Amino acid sequence: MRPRGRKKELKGDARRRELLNALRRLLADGQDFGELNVAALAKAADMSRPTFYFYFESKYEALGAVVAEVRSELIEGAEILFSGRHEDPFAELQQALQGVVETWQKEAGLMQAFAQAASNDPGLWQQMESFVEDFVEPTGRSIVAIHEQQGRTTDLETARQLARTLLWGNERNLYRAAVGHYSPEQWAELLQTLTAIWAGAVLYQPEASS
Amino acid sequence: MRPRGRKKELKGDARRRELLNALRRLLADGQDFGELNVAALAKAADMSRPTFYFYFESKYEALGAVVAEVRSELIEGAEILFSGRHEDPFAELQQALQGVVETWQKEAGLMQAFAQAASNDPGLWQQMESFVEDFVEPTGRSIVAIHEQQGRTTDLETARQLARTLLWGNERNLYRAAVGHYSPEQWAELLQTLTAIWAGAVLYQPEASS
DNA sequence: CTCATATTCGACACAGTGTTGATAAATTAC
DNA sequence: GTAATTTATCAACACTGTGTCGAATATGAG
Repeated sequence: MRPRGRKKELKGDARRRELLNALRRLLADGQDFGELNVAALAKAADMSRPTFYFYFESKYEALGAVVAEVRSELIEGAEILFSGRHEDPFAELQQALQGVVETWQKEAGLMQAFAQAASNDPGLWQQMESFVEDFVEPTGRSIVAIHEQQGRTTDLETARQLARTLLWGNERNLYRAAVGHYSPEQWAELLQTLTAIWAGAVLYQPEASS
Repeated sequence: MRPRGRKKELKGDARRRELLNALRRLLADGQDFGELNVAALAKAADMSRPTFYFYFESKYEALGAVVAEVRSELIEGAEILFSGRHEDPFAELQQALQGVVETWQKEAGLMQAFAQAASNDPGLWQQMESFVEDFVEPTGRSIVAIHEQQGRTTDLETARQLARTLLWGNERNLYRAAVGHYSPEQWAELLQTLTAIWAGAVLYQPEASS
């Protein structure tokens, strides 16, 4: 009665993909995730509504799957730029932030949907937390390293906390930019402001007390 | 056929209050706004569901009305502290941020609901934008004033943009704190980190270039 | 070809929204 | 005070969207 082995790729994997692609496409086209319902999503992938539920629990799970797909790609973008030898920390900071800003600019629909839906679905919120947390560790290390180069000593946990707070601050501002359909100039301006904030927090602090 | 004038206060104003109070109470008790439906809200105020619709368009409008009520109180808390003569800017900054953090701590349920619901309802999002914008102007002015005291010149629009970005960063971090049911120690830690970020952005910047 | 498993979808039950229209309660005019 | 008028209430309805069930169909291994 054991299930007999399966060799060839199931058709279902392809159908699942179609669903994810359809969702990505809809979001890229500016579809608001809150207004998107399962019927429309299923239709966009040429299937009936119940069939959607064969593949996913809910539209939130589907969105989570899309985000998981692009996750690595997004993280690499910023992480690499942060692992230099910190000869010119300001320039590196700006480069790293530019990477993040460009990602949001390019994937505005997806990122906006993710951030928006995360406040409605506990699973997605958790995913967002862990997504940000992926950046916290390397960023925290970089902060410690930069401070060492400046002759200061910073505790890694403190650096992590600073990184976390800055990263969530980024998130909200980038979300606003996406929602507000920023022009390229406005995106650039935001990048500049974020860079100033990060630089102030990471590079220009006086000696720690207490 | 013109409506004849009305002198005495309508009963309706009182009923409306009851609804707002009920909503505030529910949120203070930790009720999740997303899970709250109109039936439950109406019941909490001892009326039927259709009666709720006599007073409000939707639960979002009701939440907006609650927020509008506390708005002035919230803004004063931080604004006053920001209008000093900037003899000790760091201390003022910390005081102002402490005020904001305490507000969120005290009204965590309401603030969390507001931030969460704002991503679902365009009207509330607009209200949130304008809420933050109320802080942008005085904060921007303070930044300019502080910089003057430091012998630097900063353009007001640049200062506003910096203030806006920092404020939205606050918002997201405070929201996270509310969602995560931070302990008093964690709130204090967050306050410290936010203060470091604001200080770095406002007080410790090198001369502007560009 | 046969059969177990994978996939599809019509039809259903349910939860929540927002409106309507008939009624009751409060307020005002005289 | 009471008739006229406006304000407030809610049962009942129509509608939108969710999630499930079960019967029918497709697929691939042997």
